[in-house]
Order: sequence, then C-alpha cells, then structure tokens
Amino acid sequence: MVTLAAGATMKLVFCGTPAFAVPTLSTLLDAGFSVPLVVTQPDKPRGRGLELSASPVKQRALHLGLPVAQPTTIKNNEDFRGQLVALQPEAIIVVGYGRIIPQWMIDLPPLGNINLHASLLPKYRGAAPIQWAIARGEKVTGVTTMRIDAGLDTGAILLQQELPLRASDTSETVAPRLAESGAEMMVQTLRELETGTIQPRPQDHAQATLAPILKKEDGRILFSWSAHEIVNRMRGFRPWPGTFTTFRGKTLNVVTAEVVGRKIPEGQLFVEGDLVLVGCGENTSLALTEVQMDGKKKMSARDFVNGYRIKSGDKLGS
RNA sequence: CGCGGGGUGGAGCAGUCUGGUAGCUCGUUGGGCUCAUAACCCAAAGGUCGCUGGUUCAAAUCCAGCCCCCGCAA
Repeated sequence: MVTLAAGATMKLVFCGTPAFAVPTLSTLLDAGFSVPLVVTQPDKPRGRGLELSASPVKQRALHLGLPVAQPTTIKNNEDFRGQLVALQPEAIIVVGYGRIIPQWMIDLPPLGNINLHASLLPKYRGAAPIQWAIARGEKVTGVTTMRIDAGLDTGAILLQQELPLRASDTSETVAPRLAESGAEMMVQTLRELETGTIQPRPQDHAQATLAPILKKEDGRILFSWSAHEIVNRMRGFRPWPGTFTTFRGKTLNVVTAEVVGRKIPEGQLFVEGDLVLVGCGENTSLALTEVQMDGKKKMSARDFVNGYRIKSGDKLGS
C-alpha cells in the first residue's frame, strides 16, 4: 500500500475511459489525492441493439460521487478549457483516455500531464500495447509513467516497472495486473514529482515500436505464419478481436490451440483421434482446442469434428 | 426500430425450402474380442424437436407472437 506524504492533498484532473484506467482512479483517491473532475469519452452505443452505455471510468466515477465531464471536442472547447483552468489542477492524469491531449491542456498544470502507459516505452507506443506485446511473443512487458508531450506516447519517462509474461498469459490476464501495478506506480510518480526526487528520462526514439489500435481484421489468421506466431496472437488478441479464419464460408473463431511440431499443408486439417491439427508455416501446426463457429457458442475441437463431420484434408481459410 | 446466425435425446450437428414412422458423429450403459486398451465389434437406454396460439386429416417442418443464446457493428 502506498501512502501519500503527510499533509499533502494534491489536486488532480483524471482523464480515462477503459477498465484499465479504473484502478488508477480508485488508488489515487485511496492515497488521498483530490480529484474534483473526471474526464471520460462520451457515452456511445454499444452491444446488441446499440444501447447507449457509459465508459468503465464514468461508471466508477459516478459510483464514487465524482463530477464527470464528457467533452466531444477538446482542442477548441472554451467551456471545457475554462472549467479546467478554474480548477487549477496541479497535474492532469491521463490513462487510456483515447483522445489527443491539446497543447493548452499540456501547458495548464504545473506538474504537467502524466500518462500511464501499459508497456515499457519506447516499445509499443499506441492504443493497444498489452495486446501487441503478447502477440509479438514478448517475455516481459510492463507499465510506464511519462510526461505527455505533443507526440504519440513520446514524452519523457518518469517511472517504469516490468512484468514478466507467462506462456499462459493472455491480454485478459495481464491487463488487470498491469492496471494494478500501474495505479500504484502513478501514486509514487506523483509523490516523487512533488518532492522533486524524480528524474525525467527522454525516450530513445530509435528503439520505438508501435502498437496501433486493433481492428477486426488484425485477428484474421494466415496459415503461412508459424504456429508460434498464431498462438501468440491468440493470446494477445483475446477477447477481442480474437483470431479467426473461415470454414465453409463462415467465420470460425479459433479460441485456443497449441503448437505442434508437425508438417501439414498450410490451412489443411488433419484429424487423428481427439487431435485436430491444422497446418501452419515453418513446418509447424496447430492442435485446435476450442473453436467457435459464427452464430454458435464456443465448443471443443472434439465437438467441432463430431458435429461438422470434419475429415482430414478439409481446409480452413476458405 | 442497426445487420445477421441459432435453439432437435448428455455434447456437437443434419432434417425445415418441396408437412406424413426422429437421423448422424460422439458420449453413456450392458455384452463381446484382446495380454491389454482411450482401439475394434454387437446391443440398449435416452427426445414435450425453446414457449404459446393458428392453419391442416397430419406440423421439427407452414403462419403469428413471445423467451433465450451467439456473431458483426460500435
């Protein structure tokens, strides 16, 4: 548990949207920081039926009784700007807000705009750092606090913490852990910024890599990839966009699978007992474990074979 | 009124268009074969075909309404 220096009640504005940002908001409050305003993205239609729904951060903020602002524009929004200026925050905290922070906002608070990013910057700059780190087969990822500047996740690094990745980890298992450790680290970052004991460290831009926001198509499997690469994407892109291919004209989501060192023609199925293999690149293949047909529930590979009469030689990807 | 798929013995599916004895691959149970087996052979049990109403001599199948599940999109 992190504690704030006695007597200090730093005033913050918190900008965030997804579930990843929620622990930071809660932890800051628990640590005694004052958050007179929470900024989050406007409610959007989500889910079947496209019903309007509030962001996870908004839901938590309302639960905590905090004022919420949901500006549709920021850069030239005089009302919003006036609101922030009037609050005179000492720092603005940004965690997965999902908007470009305009210069006037960067210049506003004396301690700057502090961002929590879910990677070891300068690696994996962008909107989907957790997913891409896993999809690229990284053994270690982490969280970074940094001072926001005009670029995309290019600001000076304040604190960083590593988190080892296990072979069984997926985005679903890693994100909460990073969110928790990042929340604690944000508290520590602010304390050290306040006492001046932190040394901002410029990023080595030559080492930068990108983690662009995911699109559905990022989940499409190419069986020319090695099974290792496909499994890594499977882990990283879970639960969305998932990893999928097509089977008999419909989308087939490959939920879980294991790497097998066996040569089978790419995209071709091979059934042997309870094993359902599909050929991949570099003389590897995938042993399917769980799949989901379009419009159906997730099922075991065994059920898939029994129900759909899968035979060796059937092909995926068409 | 965002688009689309689906609900059939324990599981996954076919059958629905062209109404007329409930099917397939598994699983389960019993038996057989075998040194043995998750393998093979034989047999059996197990289903109000999501719910309600309608049409019909007859509805899983056609019509209307409702419930539930899933994918896309966001």
